[in-house]
Amino acid sequence: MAPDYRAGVSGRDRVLVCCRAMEVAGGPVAISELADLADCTPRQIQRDFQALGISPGAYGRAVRTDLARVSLRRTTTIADALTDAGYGSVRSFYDEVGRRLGMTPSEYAAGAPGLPLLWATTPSAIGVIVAVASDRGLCAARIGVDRARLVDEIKREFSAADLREDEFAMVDVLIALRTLAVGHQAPQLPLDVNGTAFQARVWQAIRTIPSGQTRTYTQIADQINRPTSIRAVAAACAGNPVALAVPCHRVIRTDGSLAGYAWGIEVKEQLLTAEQSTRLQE
DNA sequence: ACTGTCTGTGCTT
DNA sequence: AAGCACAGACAGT
Repeated sequence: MAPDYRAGVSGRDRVLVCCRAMEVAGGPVAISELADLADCTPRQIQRDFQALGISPGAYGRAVRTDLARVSLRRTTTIADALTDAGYGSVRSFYDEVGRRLGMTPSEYAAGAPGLPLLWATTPSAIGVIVAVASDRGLCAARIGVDRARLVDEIKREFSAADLREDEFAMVDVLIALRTLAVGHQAPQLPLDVNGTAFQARVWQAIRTIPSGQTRTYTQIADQINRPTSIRAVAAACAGNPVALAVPCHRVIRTDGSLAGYAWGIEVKEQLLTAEQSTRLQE
């Protein structure tokens, strides 16, 4: 079933309007103002948020505390874990994880025994997004239609981990993902992903594709000095655990067709269209 | 099912 | 006391 993001003004749209307003304002915005912005009654705003398990005020406070935290320490422990270092860092992190845990990345990914992980969901322009993060960075980001189903998925995938829902701690991640979902640029999220060394190289190469641009599978293969591994590049895209954060939707076929997307070809198309129109407006 | 109105509670000033 | 956020109940479409 395709997401019905075009079917009139939904609660999801209103929530997005309100979230953006509070992100711009840097804190809570009066419900009456939010109601004006979303063109509905204050009670409706409250109900839309209620459906997500957070109140408008609580979201606004989360935005504010997060901004305060970011400004207090320019680089967070998560942020300097991987972001500023680029590919070498991703690879060395992958190597380090492999040594420290003494298990293969796939085993590590299949259950993440005992690892404390936070998760949260958010509505977005392309559907519900679920995000999972360790203290090092984003472990998973999935796009779907049914929130409960996404939550079940990540609970199965990280079955042995110590999972805890915490939208407050995740608010900066959620903001970044929602921003990416509407085709705008967002700060690079620190990642805590596990894959083979080859996958790590592909994912890092993909992260360098600017918003509003695309690359072909062949170009990515060339970029990582594996010009014949085009199919393996495509497979690595398909295995991308962190939608949007690793923008594999920007990788297409040489003939310009979109090929596939793990979370739906329509989502891929919508993302590329949104990013290109954002690009043109600048 | 979704929405608006009314209403009560609790918190802050 | 007054204003606000929040949410339950009820009715209209």
